[in-house]
Amino acid sequence: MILYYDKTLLQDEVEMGVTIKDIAKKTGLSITTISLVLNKKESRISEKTRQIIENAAQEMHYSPNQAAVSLSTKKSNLIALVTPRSAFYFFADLISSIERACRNAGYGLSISLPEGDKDSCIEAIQEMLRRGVDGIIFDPSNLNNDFYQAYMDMILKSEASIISLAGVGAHLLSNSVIPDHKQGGYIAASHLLGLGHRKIGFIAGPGECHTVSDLLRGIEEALEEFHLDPNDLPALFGANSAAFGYENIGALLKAEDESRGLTGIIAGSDRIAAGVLRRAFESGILVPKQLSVIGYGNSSLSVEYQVSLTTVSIHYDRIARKAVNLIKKLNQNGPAVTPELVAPSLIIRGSTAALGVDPERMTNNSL
Amino acid sequence: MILYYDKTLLQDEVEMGVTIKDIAKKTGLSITTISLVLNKKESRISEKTRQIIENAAQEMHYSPNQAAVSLSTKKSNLIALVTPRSAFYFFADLISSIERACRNAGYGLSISLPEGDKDSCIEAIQEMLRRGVDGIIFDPSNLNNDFYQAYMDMILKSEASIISLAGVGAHLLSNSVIPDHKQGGYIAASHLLGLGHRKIGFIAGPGECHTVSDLLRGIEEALEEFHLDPNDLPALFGANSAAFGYENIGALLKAEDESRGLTGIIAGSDRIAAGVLRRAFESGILVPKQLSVIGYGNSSLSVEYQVSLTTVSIHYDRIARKAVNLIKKLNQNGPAVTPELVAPSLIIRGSTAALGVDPERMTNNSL
DNA sequence: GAGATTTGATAAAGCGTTTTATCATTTTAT
DNA sequence: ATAAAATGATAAAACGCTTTATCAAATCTC
Repeated sequence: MILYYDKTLLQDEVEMGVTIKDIAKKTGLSITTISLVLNKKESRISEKTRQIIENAAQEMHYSPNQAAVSLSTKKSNLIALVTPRSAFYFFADLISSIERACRNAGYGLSISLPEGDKDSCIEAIQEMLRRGVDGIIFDPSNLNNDFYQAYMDMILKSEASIISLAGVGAHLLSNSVIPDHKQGGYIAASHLLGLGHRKIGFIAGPGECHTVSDLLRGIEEALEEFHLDPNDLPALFGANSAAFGYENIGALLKAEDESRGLTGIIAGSDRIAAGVLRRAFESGILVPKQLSVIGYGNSSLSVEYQVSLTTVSIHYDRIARKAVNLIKKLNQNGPAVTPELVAPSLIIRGSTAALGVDPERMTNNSL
Repeated sequence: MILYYDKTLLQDEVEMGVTIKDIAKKTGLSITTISLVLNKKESRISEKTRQIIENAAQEMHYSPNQAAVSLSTKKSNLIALVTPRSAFYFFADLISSIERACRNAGYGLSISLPEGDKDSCIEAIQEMLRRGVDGIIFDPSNLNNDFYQAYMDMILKSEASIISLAGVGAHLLSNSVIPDHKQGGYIAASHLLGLGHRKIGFIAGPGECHTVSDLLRGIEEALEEFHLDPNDLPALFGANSAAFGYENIGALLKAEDESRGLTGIIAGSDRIAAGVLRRAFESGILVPKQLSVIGYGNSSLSVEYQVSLTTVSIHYDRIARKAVNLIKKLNQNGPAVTPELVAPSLIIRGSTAALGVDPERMTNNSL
């Protein structure tokens, strides 16, 4: 049995659009007074009228018309997140974090997922400005570096609070909250090196993305600390997807076959790591027994693969909080805040292990 | 070397808040005319002035203040998506689809991820109404059925275009676009049955969720068609997560040990399926050789697990398009549109196979 | 060529707030 | 008792746009 409800049945119950004016009429007071009370402005209003108004508002289910408020105050109480669609799945966690941060700070959240090209992103940001959002959180993470100029032009020309979740290229933007990817690379590599691995490979998204290049720099730094030659690092750049990892990790492993085999893989994202795990599984390579794999991002999916993934957390929750706070501050104090770097941290799970567990491999390695 | 940009450097280049009035001043025309032209209203405006205005607007980089437009027109050109946070990862695909549908239809998208309880959801919807969105797409999918009453009350009292992505419980809401989960269950079960499987298990999220109960009804229907007793279906209800699948699939398999083993598992979501795959992997059970697993949802992650997942697509893209269109229509023609059911379809990948591939298992089965 | 019609453009009101300046009315200080 | 200060509430302008009603001039109609 299906019950079919029709809105029109209750049409007369609809109570719509109660305005400040209606309250004024009902209470016999002026709209000024109503507004003052409802916004808790420090004004000399007697306790009695205050009560009257609050009660009336309650009863009448008043809720302010945001458009009017926005028009008047030039604040929308809305924050926009714009991030290329291609990054979306990777950043589902980011979005959830940002939504939560906005919610806690009293902001609404509007999102835009432009295609990954420069123009679409710029257009998306402008559309948000048009909508009058109070601030924009823009994540150019997986845009390549040539995006830089256009972005800078736009962001600098606008007086809006646009904050960036990346230092584009080698540049630190003034208003930004930046995950320290170099540090992330360093952490990942150090972890593997600390476990005794000496032959490590790197597989990641487009090499022109600063996220990837920062990661690489961090890895290289760690290698140097262990007196290894960064130039020997087998690295493969392509796309940020499980498919890319799946299809290409073989090449990486094979290319090294002639010397000694790789025992550790650093993936540029958890998704890529997922592909690597899958290929390893199909090829009969045991993780972490024969191969240690470390992901990047600590996406909530990283515990869902066949081996729970050791990875590096970017701390999206912190980033989100900081980003939202930054916007709040910018809108109060005016422009230009120094960029903030957020340090990532290592999350050890089941896809990495000390070198030497597997007897066969042991003989091949020096340590 | 780090370049550090400071907004204030270019502060004077900032061109802000060009209004219709500014254009009027510059062109010597009235704001009425400007508005008429810029909105392409059918009005008797000479081609000459039309050109003048359009050029001026272009030059001055005019873009309308949305708050003012909203206030005046009572349309915000914004659609809201509200879906419980708990459903978020599961529905990342939905969100992406809806964003695209909104974008294509000229709407912006605002999202709200309330906690999963009744009150938070209601509050979230009301907050969106307050914001004056043109329509709300609400996904109560994984809310349990007692949510029904409160939701109905609210939705019916409001004159807004709220559309629902689920028929709540056994009820079909008037304004809704509903994935046909019963059909989905039927498809999944039929697939396995068609492959020769006769001992099938079902593992899903909370049994009180209508998504789950619909799914179950579909499965039962398929079983009946194959002259199997639906009451024999081993089923396990819990949470919609990989962890739940991982931790509990063992019990499901073991419980059946004494008769003949299960050869097919229907998971209530791709995430649960992921957990099942992982446990199978760890237990040395080969998928699909020894066990066929079918997921639900066709999330974009379903190709990222160690075995690419056979699953049922809910066609979020279609649902999103229909939902957005519905809102558009509602805002033109007024209330009450009959609910639309969207049929899911089977996506065959690598986690299911015909029964009988594995010789050991074959002996255990009758077909 | 007078009245009717069409064409082109505008004035003004309205949307629902916020906010500043103003105005009474009390209260306090002297 | 009177000037000064504090208290309580308001009128009115502003925010930037849409839209209706109106007006003047040009074009038609017979």
